[in-house]
Amino acid sequence: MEQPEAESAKRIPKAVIKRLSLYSRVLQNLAMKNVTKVSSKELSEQLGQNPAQVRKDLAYFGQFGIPGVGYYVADLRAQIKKILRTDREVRVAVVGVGNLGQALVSYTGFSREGFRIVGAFDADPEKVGLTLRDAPVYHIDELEERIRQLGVEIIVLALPREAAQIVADRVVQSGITAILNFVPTRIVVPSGVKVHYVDLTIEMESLAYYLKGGIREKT
Amino acid sequence: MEQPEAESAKRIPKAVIKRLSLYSRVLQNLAMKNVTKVSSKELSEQLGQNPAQVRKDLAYFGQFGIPGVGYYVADLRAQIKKILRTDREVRVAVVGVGNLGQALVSYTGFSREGFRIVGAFDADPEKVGLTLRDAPVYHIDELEERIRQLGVEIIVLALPREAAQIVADRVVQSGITAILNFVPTRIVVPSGVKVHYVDLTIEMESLAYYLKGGIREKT
DNA sequence: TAGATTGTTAATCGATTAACAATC
DNA sequence: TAGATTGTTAATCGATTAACAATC
Repeated sequence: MEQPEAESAKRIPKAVIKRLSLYSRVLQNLAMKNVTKVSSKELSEQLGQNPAQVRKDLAYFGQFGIPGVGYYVADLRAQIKKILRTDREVRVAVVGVGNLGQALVSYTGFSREGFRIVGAFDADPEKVGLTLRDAPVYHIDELEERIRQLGVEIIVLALPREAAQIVADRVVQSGITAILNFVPTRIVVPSGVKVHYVDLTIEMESLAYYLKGGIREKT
Repeated sequence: MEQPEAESAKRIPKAVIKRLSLYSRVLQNLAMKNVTKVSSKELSEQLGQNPAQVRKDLAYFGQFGIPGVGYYVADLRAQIKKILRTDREVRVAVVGVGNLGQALVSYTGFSREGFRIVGAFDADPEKVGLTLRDAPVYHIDELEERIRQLGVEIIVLALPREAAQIVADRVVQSGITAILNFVPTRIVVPSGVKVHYVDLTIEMESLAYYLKGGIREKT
């Protein structure tokens, strides 16, 4: 069941990639405050992490710092963006224009980081033809065609559970290799295709577990 | 910076709790198919995991299976729900009624698992007074008061970055011990308060990294 | 009983942290 | 130069997997 990493991803743990993205955000904040240099210690403090981890994470990709000095904020951020391949516009489409899908199309956090939602898809004729924040809603029948035409690279799934696997198959057929899945079901994809799961129910339910203490005190 | 676990949470890894929630979902699906018994092997296959892990996860909390037989689906699910404290209605409120906040208030996945969104908060007078899927939108000034009145246990944050820490402080002051944070910033809370981060931008950005292979082939 | 599967201990694997020589 | 901080190797820690006696 293990999904072997794409050849290019090789031996780098997923957690490292996520932290890289986190570093990038912190560096952006520092840049806005006109901070030009930062040490791994300072960077790690902002994130509640270990300075060695910051250095080790970066070491996977090269040498970006200067011993005795630290890292140049703007430079390091540019390098990380390049590694993450977000030093350019990345084209995204959302499948499923329910509450969640609509919110994702309109989510400003994505555009702020250089992602561009170029379209959305739905089966509901009432929704087809709408424009959500610059993104036209196409009929799901046009999925393959539009993905190619619009140069979509990442697909966001926000549709009913029953449709998830069928749509995933079609999307993969169209050449998509990266899927952000908000549907609370496992989807099966060929190796080489990367799926990130965002499972809202599980996040919520696992929080409930930690209520224990608090609640018990009340009773 | 480490947030020490609440005493009751003790030594159980967060990953175990999340998997428990996953098991619960699979068991629900099995129950709907009228399956009454399941082995750790079958359960693990549904999730692409190791059967030993399923047994070990459950062993943190007791003995739920019968050697030579497996687990009774309905019984195990009930037990897990009890452990997770979702064998009852859990009251939730959302702070921030933008696109994302609205979508979260309306998200059917939450109610399906027994979470009840009892209210929402916003600073925008245009939004105050609305009712989103049974949930009234209150003014943010009423936050403390309403949390107590409505018996809110979990707070979902979906507001602008600048307001996140201030609202988190107020929410904690009101006795909340569990926060689901969609705002892309770290928030600082006293130990004993649990925060789960759902960082959409990081999920998206880390996906972009894996485009490498796919894209490179095209060029 | 024989076969199957649990609960649990031991072995393995991987990720995080500490330590330090290299170097600005 | 002396002080600081990197990049990297070694040590530690924790989580996953394998193995197997206990038991239905």
